Amino acid sequence: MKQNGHTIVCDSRGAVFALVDCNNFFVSCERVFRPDLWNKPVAVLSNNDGCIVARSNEVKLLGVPMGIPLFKVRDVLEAHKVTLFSGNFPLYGDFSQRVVKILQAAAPYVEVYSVDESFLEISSLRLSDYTGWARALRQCIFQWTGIPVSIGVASTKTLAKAAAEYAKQLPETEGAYHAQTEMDRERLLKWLSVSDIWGIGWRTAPKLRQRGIATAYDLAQVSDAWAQAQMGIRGVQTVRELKGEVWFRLATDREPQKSIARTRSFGHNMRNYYELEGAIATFAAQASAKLRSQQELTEAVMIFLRPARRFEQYQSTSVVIRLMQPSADTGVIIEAALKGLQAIYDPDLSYKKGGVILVDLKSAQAVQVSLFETNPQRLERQSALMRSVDAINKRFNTRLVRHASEHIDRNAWHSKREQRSPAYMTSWAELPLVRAVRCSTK
DNA sequence: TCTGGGGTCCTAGGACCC
DNA sequence: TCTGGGGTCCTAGGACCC
Repeated sequence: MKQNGHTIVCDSRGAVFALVDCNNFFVSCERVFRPDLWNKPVAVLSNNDGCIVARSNEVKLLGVPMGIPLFKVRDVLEAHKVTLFSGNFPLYGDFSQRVVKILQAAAPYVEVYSVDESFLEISSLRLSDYTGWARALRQCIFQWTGIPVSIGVASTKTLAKAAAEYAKQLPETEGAYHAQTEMDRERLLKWLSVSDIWGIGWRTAPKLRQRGIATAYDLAQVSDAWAQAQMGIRGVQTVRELKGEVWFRLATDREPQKSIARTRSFGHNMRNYYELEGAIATFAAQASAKLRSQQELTEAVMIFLRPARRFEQYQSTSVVIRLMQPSADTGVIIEAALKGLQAIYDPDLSYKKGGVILVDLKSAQAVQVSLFETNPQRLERQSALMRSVDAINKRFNTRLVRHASEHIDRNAWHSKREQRSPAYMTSWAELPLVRAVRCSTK
């Protein structure tokens, strides 16, 4: 069977997908160490304390939307005594790994889809009661990590996503829903509004509504041709998944990443070239370290700057600098990034945000040394130097060794993080020992 | 130099995800 | 909504080729 040149295999009738979704993930992580905040309103802020990235149910009920800038809802949050946390992302990463370990022990195939969601494929378990299995798994995850999850089970990934949402919203499901029969599937689709379908975003949803499509059930009725015209190839695939055909498979072995980005909103607007240079060099160095950690090289470095909103031209400008040959060397990448900075910097503007993106990544093993490189020893020395730098920085859990252009004084552009919780699990200095001792002597 | 059909590769921008 | 940050995929259009 063919569709727009993509060859599709349709032999997956027996597939059973489960989606495990951590509830209010960042909030739940914070609550593990603050049990006093159970049933209290809690929200977690983005890197710059700029906007809301996680809300407890209590905060959702206040009508505070996801992603809203903090200043717009500060009054509501204060009026209802909402506890705020600056995002403590290393902590959440640690919890995430613990949850994944449990899933890997429970299911034969696991795709880690994001920090708080995983898809499982469990048909080979040959279970008679998927709902019971999911409830037990849920119980286990909560006991071992303190994180509450919702689990949806169905015959496609898109339906499993919907089922997990259903389980999250309806208490009588006890956190797990299996869309088993044709009637279950229909109930699920009629319940799910079109904007909550996986793959339908804020742009497409209003368009569909205008054309009389309000629920996933409505969308499941449209023809391929109509879906193609309105939503493109991904839309066709989504519609077919809603009907129960498998189009999205489990991606178990992580494909290598195709780009690496390090970008930040600055603490204040920046006009000074020297300051910008420091920020861009730091981004470049961080991205390079990440690149090396996955044994990859980059062939091109993109940098971008976004002017403050008060300027007429406040859209980002960007430029891509190609390297002479693939590299993961911090010095080479910083040099390219600063060349890019020079090319787009405008002294009449001040900038709110900027970043470095390594595009066009290659596996380090697969890349051959350029024919024009006359001095392979020099390359080897450089790469040995990089290995030492990474080893030192890893050992001290910090970026102790840096390039001169990174400018040690980062205060100029550093993020605000005023409400950060302790690094409970990732820093010896902040382990909650005192609390533990107190508990044990009670 | 223009017309024309047909193809590839690259890039920028859009849409989506969490 | 644009005061987060980090990703992926698709598509239209331009450059270039025969």
